[in-house]
Amino acid sequence: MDITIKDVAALAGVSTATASRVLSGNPATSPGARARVTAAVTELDYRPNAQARALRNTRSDSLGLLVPDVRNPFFADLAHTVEQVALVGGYVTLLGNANERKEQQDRYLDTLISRRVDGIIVAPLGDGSGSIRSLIERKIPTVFVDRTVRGITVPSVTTDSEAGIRQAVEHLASLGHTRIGYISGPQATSTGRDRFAAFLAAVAETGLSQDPELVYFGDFQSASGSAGMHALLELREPPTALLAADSLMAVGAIALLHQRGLRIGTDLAMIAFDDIEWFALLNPALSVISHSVEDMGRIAVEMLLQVIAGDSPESVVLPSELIIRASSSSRISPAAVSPAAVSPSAGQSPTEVST
Amino acid sequence: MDITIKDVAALAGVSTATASRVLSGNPATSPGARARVTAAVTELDYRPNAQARALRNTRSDSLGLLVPDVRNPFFADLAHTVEQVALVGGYVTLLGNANERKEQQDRYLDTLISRRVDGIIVAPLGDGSGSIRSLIERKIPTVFVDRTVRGITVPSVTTDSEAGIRQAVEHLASLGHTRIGYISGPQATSTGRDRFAAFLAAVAETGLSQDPELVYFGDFQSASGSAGMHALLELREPPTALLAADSLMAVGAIALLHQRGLRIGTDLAMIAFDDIEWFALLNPALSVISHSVEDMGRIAVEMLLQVIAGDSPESVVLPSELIIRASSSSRISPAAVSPAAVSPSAGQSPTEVST
DNA sequence: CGATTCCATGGTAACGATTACATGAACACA
DNA sequence: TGTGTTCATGTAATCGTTACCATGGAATCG
Repeated sequence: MDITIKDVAALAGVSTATASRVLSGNPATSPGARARVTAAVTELDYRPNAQARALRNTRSDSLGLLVPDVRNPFFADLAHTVEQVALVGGYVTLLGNANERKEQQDRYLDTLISRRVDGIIVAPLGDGSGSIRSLIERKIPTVFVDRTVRGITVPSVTTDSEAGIRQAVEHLASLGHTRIGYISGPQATSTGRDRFAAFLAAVAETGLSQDPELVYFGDFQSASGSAGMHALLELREPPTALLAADSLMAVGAIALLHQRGLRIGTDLAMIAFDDIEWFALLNPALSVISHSVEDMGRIAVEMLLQVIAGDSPESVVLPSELIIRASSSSRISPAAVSPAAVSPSAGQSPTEVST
Repeated sequence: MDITIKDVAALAGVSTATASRVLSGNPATSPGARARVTAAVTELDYRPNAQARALRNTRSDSLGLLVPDVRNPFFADLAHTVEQVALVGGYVTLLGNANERKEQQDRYLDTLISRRVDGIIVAPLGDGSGSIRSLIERKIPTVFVDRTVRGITVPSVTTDSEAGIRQAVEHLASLGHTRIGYISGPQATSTGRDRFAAFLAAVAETGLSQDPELVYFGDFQSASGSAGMHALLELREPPTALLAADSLMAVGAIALLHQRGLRIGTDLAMIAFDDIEWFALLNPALSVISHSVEDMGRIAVEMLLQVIAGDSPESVVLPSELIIRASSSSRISPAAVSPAAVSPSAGQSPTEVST
């Protein structure tokens, strides 16, 4: 059925050893043999069996990438970058999707371990229990991206959320906002915790309201953004500005505002973490805290290759910065979020266009 | 270094054969052996080497999925669905990204063939040359999704673009539009061709302008949407409505309209192919031609499993339908797109918010 | 009680590729 | 001519797992 190196060797009239040598570029081969083997290879359209090769060698020339959610544009971009950089380095990328669920993360990690990938890049979720620990104990080259895990020290590439969040809070304060709502990521993830801590610190330093009711804990997915926005609007004193800890929750929040007939930028200032291409296309364009997903992906692969080579690279922390757009560019208007505007009587189709 | 079945067998005091039998659930094992082996497995945290297993068996329990662009939300969703459905069926998904480039598609196909995946789901690009042909000749179970390739007959799951596009054209015609611009996908892809053909047919039937200048040929990526929008606006008689053949080109077109200070729905009616969650969040919300990516992904996996099992499933064509939102809900206003509005004097920051 | 069946188990040969080692031819030099 | 060196090539072991076959002990039956 499958064409093996034996077939190639037979057709070329040499032994499998010689065929193998020609294929691997071993110099101990005669020009004649080289010619006949390469001819046989093209003639038969031979492709070496990667399984067998990986069994004999210890390497499989493949990397694993485990992301929490491929549908999150940030991780889709990350997957794209990682995959492209890895390809240049001669590695294939096996992409796994944890779906923000610990059990699926474990299942995929097991699979990746089973397939003996040469290294794994993972944006981990949960604590260090389960398969994450196996990974470390087996000394499988591992690099964390975007997130880290408490108590587990492996090289990582993360974002310094602190700077961007501070800029965002200060910016909102300078516009006159004193009550900033915050839709947080889950505290089971390092990004969720770090960004929340940065928010609390910035709010305290700037002297804004530290009302705990202004914080809603979501799960980084769209629906929780809607739920959070809903909860914040229901407060007796709703916030006049909103900070969302990731793009998907921002999308959810925006969807709810649309339903309610509230206008971003006018009724509620808004800033989201993660810069997504089309956030600039919203009307008004969305202010964001931006960090480079390309740098993150590229550095993660480079670091992993170093770990595979036996080095112990230092962890890298990338900067984040505020990009101000129309969604947070006008000064606060006192009547912006009035109880009236929040009433359920708001129409179904608020995006009516008039001339 | 690595823990093998020999270590497990030694610790359990049985032969590797017995250990293997216990692991594979072979009934010819004594309760005692079963107990000791499973104990040893957990004790050593043993994970079978998938390479060796795949070498011995013919199957690798993995599928390949090759998409043209992971950053395209449609294909990100597809990857997510395929991966989840495959996981339930006991398969891991190796995701490859052709980056809309034939050479990368070939490279990834070679890799997937080399790794002896049990089957491949591919949204192909280009003609049937290169590695696509190898795939067929080697009788590797293959299913096409979203796109097909001329002259190559493998089971496929595609969308009947025709119905949705006809609805869109008729809808625009009913609003009074006679000149509809069309930003087409590349004619090297089946979706590009089919949708274009459907557009031409619908326009002809409805008696609208068949001016060839109203058609711009893009490449399914964002930048070409901007270029196409630019070209169409520069016409002496610009269109009053626009149909974009995929979501990314729609994004590009919207970005250009923003730059120009033109308003969607008012200055130009717009409909895009592919329903993306946040298209509904644009202001005004974008009308779309929707087709189910979940159905497509699920059916593709189911079909591939049938092919692997030796069956020859019939190809499936999924329906598409128009979803009308604000971007195409108002009747045409004759002065909508005047040469003046297209002048380059339009400001930089059109999304200014005023109270 | 002897013969037959059953069943758990162990030994061993593959799967396809790589590589250390052995072999043998060709050539050079004394 | 004999010895040593170089170089291409073949032989065979090996990676970790599974499947076929043989074995031997227990159980069953006439």
